[in-house]
Amino acid sequence: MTDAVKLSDFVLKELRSAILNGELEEGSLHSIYQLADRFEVSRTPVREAVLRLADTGMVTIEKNRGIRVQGQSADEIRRVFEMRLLLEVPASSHAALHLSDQLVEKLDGYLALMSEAIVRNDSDAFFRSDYALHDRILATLENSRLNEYVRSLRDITQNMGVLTTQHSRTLRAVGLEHEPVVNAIKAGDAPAAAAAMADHLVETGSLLLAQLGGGGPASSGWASNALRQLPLPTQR
Amino acid sequence: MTDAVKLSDFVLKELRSAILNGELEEGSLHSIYQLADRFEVSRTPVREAVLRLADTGMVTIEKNRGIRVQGQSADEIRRVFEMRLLLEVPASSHAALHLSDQLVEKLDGYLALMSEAIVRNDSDAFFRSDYALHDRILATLENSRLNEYVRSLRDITQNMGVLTTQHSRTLRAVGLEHEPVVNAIKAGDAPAAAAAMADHLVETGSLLLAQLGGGGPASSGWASNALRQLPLPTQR
DNA sequence: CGCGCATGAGTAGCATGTTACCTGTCGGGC
DNA sequence: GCCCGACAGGTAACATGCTACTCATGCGCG
Repeated sequence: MTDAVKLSDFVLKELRSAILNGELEEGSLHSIYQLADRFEVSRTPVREAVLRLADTGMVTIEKNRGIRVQGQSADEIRRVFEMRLLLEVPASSHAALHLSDQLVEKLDGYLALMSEAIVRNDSDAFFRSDYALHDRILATLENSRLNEYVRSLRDITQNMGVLTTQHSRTLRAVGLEHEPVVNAIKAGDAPAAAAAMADHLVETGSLLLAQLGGGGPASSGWASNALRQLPLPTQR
Repeated sequence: MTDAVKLSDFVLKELRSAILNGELEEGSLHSIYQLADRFEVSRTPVREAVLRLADTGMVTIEKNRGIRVQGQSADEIRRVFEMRLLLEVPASSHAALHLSDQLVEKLDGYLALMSEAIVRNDSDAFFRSDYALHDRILATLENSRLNEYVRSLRDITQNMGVLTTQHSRTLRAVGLEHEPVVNAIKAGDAPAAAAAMADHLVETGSLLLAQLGGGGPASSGWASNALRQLPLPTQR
């Protein structure tokens, strides 16, 4: 049964999906009671899930008032992608410096899966292989805490705009950005891997920001600049 | 009153202290009931605190068995300090590149407080200013998520060994490591700031690892090497 | 007609009851 | 003496009861 896992985990997942899908409108106020009814569980697991969501900043708890859904503000997206830059760019360098046949094989595999998904215009499969590719690169650092934290960062901005505007054009563009990353890693070129990953993340972040702001090119430019101002890591 | 804040937050803080102080022996098994008695609250806030601690990895929950206190393994310390390196080193670079009179003033202030604390051998005050100094450097990135996450990383390894073996010699050594960082930042020398911060973090991590392993020089050397293998960020 | 205050609905937080389940233990069969 | 299975204690997870608090509504008073 679905009840095999913990209810609070189930609710956590459902809640996050609901927020990202826009079912729970951004800025709206809800209560533990309502959400418990919605998911047909008692208030306890809902409360636990909400507390954990509050830790990640996706909602805020207003005492005796309710649960406020925190919309993806431009600033929040900047914060998330800044951290991803700080963590994933060095990870790419590290991957390039610690190659193994197995790693190359895996990366190529995910890249192939992404290509397939693009052809089929299967955004779901696309994001799964995208996810796996990033995860595998991070895994070369053999730091479970790092992997899990980046996972949580990805969850915050997951899909969001990109999934809703599933133009195959966008899918293709984002997908292509991964090739330079993998190629640089396979070549053992750490600086190139870092640069490629940085480009990819800045592009993705800018895309999200542009979609958020209504697509104004000015805001997109600002975002790109803000992200690029970071002291980007590179192998010394 | 102390009841002004949420009980679950209070319990979370107390639990973390108890674990770090060694009151709750590493590897030992406890139950929500016991802990609720210990803190004289009901099981609910204890459970919430335990769940949040489990998210950070300080404890693991064994269903129908109890709460296992996860001791600070060498690997966990490595993970934490790797992430701190990835985040705080670029932050130092950024601080050097975005100087302000106010920032310099603050950093000097914390440095002075640390010196005082060393003279008085007041490890508590020392760690407070240490904390504030790191926090201020990170704050230059104006990324609240980053600041909070590093805070949680610090909490995990907080003091631990260092506090227990409060040799003024150790205090002095650690304190002195901050001066090159601040000097490089004040000089606007980003690479130097990055290098100094990296040295500081590697030293601190190695110190913790050495104390953990019983002080064997071999393990300390391994730790230092493992941490130094990271692709350290530097301004490009 | 406008303003303040009582009031009631609704809420988070905390306490406590309930359930299913894991595990160590003890006693009987061999 | 040794193994195995029923049993009981203890537990996390979940459900529900309770309390203090917030705030919008509307009614009465000026």
